[in-house]
Amino acid sequence: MDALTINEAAETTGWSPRMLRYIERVGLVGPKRSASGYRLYGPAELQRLRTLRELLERHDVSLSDIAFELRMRNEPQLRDDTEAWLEAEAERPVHIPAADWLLWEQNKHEKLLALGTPEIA
Amino acid sequence: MDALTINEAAETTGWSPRMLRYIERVGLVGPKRSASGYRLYGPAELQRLRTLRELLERHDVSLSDIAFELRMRNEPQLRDDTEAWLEAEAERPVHIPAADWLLWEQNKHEKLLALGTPEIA
DNA sequence: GCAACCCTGACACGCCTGTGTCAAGGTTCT
DNA sequence: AGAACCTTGACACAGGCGTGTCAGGGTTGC
Repeated sequence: MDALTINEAAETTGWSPRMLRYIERVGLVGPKRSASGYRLYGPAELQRLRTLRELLERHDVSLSDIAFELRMRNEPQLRDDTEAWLEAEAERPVHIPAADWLLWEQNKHEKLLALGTPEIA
Repeated sequence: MDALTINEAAETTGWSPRMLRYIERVGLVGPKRSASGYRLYGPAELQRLRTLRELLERHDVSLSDIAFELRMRNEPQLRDDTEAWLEAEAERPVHIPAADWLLWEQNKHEKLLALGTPEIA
């Protein structure tokens, strides 16, 4: 039987047991429970916990950022409203922090290509 | 000429001047500047500020949530990594807070429909 | 039945977000 | 020139996030 208890899971994922409980609470990775209520982390959960860790570290993102992204998937109304707002922004981009200029440019080109370049100018 | 200074803009948008500066700092709505550095809010910015306000109120969302969403648009690598992570989640959804179940279900059906009928029109 | 584990709940603490307010100094308009 | 604006920078403070730790109480395995 391949399910680890919280301390074991903490060991192999690099998170503290405390954080595993927290991550569950914010809705990101929720393990099954044993009959008596013990958390049981299967291989899938362990993998997700490891990749989550990488995601956060690589991009300097917070758990609540990812939690929000999850909300965006579960609440269509929120997603639509948010995307509508951002869409309007896209037309005339606002002050972008210096370090992100390059990324922004990349992204713009990507978008243009994807759209079939309707505005080659 | 239809550009308002910060206090006037605050008046018509419902934000405080302080918050208009803050919103600019987090990269959400940045007005043009006069030669001497005064912020000048045009009709477009005013509209964006009002809709932003509505967006936050309607969905109990924070400025940093929206700021993150903006990052997702400007940093393809971040977007891809995040979406990959969420995608894996989608297969076996995790504990969803009670109140959101209905929305989740809606969303699922929406997706299925969208996938089955690639542009009815 | 006892050690070693698990659970939830709480206190604590530093950092970030959101917001007000004030100071020191430039700009605009009359 | 003086009132009424604007600018940036700082102090302040509540509330939330991320995290540790500890207490009181169940579960498991030998």
